[in-house]
Amino acid sequence: MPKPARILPMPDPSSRFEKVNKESTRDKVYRSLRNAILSGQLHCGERVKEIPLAQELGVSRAILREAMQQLIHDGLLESNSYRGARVIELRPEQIDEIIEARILLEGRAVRLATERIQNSQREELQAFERLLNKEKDPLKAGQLDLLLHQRIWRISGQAMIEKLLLQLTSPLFAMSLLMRSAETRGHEQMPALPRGTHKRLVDAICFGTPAKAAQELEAHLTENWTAIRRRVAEFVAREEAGKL
Amino acid sequence: MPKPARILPMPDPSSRFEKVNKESTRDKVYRSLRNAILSGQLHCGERVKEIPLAQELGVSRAILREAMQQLIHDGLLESNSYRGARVIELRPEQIDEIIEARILLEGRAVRLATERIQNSQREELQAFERLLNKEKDPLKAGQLDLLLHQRIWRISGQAMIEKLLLQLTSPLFAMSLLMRSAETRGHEQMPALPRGTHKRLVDAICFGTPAKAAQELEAHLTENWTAIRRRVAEFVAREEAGKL
DNA sequence: TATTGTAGAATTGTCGACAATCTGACAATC
DNA sequence: GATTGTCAGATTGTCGACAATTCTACAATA
Repeated sequence: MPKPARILPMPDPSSRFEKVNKESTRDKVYRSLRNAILSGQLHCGERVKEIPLAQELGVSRAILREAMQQLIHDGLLESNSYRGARVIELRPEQIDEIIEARILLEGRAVRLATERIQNSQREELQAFERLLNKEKDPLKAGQLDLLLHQRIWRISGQAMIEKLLLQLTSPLFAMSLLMRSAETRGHEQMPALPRGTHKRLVDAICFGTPAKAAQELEAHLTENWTAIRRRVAEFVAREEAGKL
Repeated sequence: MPKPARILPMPDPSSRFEKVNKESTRDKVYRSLRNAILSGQLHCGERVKEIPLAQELGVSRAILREAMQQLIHDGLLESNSYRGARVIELRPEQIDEIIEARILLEGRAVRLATERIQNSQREELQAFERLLNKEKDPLKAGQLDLLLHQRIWRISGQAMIEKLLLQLTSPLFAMSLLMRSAETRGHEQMPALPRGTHKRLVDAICFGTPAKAAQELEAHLTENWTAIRRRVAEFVAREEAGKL
């Protein structure tokens, strides 16, 4: 593997020691900014100015720029020369595109995971699912959901698909959280994420067939994202109306 | 769309004017390095030192580092802190992983392309295919092949899938070219790329059904890459033997 | 009044220098 | 002789300053 870098550090059973990778300042800044976007603290369309941000983070602009470069590549920021960077604004059609690609890739991943899963991983997935089911805070639930999916990708053993999925979900996750934060800023209530599909997906991976698992995944993703997609569409429409 | 950036500039019929994006030094450096890797001038596993390279390119290290950051994200370079960056070395299993993901994504792309293709695009694809068929130089043929595929992705209208495929093919393309350049450095002849499948793929997209096109794509990719995969395996085995 | 030209401020692009870390060779120790 | 400590040389990580470009507001012009 060409260094499964920047993929979440999960225990690697093939070595008796954990890796001792000191995290560079750039990577810390990268994670910090990524979290800020994914938790809605840097909101949708917001301009990102280098000097104030570098000061706030306590690093030089050079480092910040390198981190921003990665975020641009992730698709979380967009920039024009001499005109600054902004947090992306997703349009509803893009959500469809992303979900479609995600169903393709993650469908393959869950099929493989169902074939390759070990007993210890079965227990881990189920424990995760129980944890997620008990979580009331929708923000934390969203983060747990992402982590659960990442475990599944890792179990599939396909590093390349894992990498692509990780990239694919960044903007999606941002969008879902932005919607939630928009809601708390004075719009009506966000419908709660449907939770039941998680258990069915995990059960299918642990004890079902690959085909069954892929089917559950598609149902799970479709159900989860239909609501958010509609919400985004309404949100965008309202914004447009406000401007005119 | 959040700026289809860094994707090859193709004409955009929705505007009467071409975009007037001045290319930043960073992007020039990025393209230059990318070409150097993809054409085998920076070869497999080679260490990339910042100071000499920056001098050779005539830019400062800060700029070079930002460009390298993107290449690391592309998966063409890998770096460890304070230990420098190297051009990636692919292992045969990775080629399988990449091809598998590519068949998933590009399969969807050609289905969509078959449904959405316009007459002018049909002519363009066929012209491209004829050009590719006449090209004798395997290096140029490889580049034309990549360009042809990129046109197809663009026709599919799925920006996200296009972006993922572009990323996916970088290391693949590098690998195929590295194999070719290794051959010219004293190994036996590389078997020529099979060409016939291109015409069948293009014809299927232009005049066939989505299912037929997807089937042709899978055949095309499998046929093209089986040879290269085997060659990589032999190459790696020889390297290992040489070290022991 | 609507359009165009023109400073100045604000912001990003670029650079060279210094600090932190790694590498490899050689000496010290057992 | 093999292992461990230590020191230079090389390379990367980080920073602050300067140059280039864009933006904003206001004046000039018709």
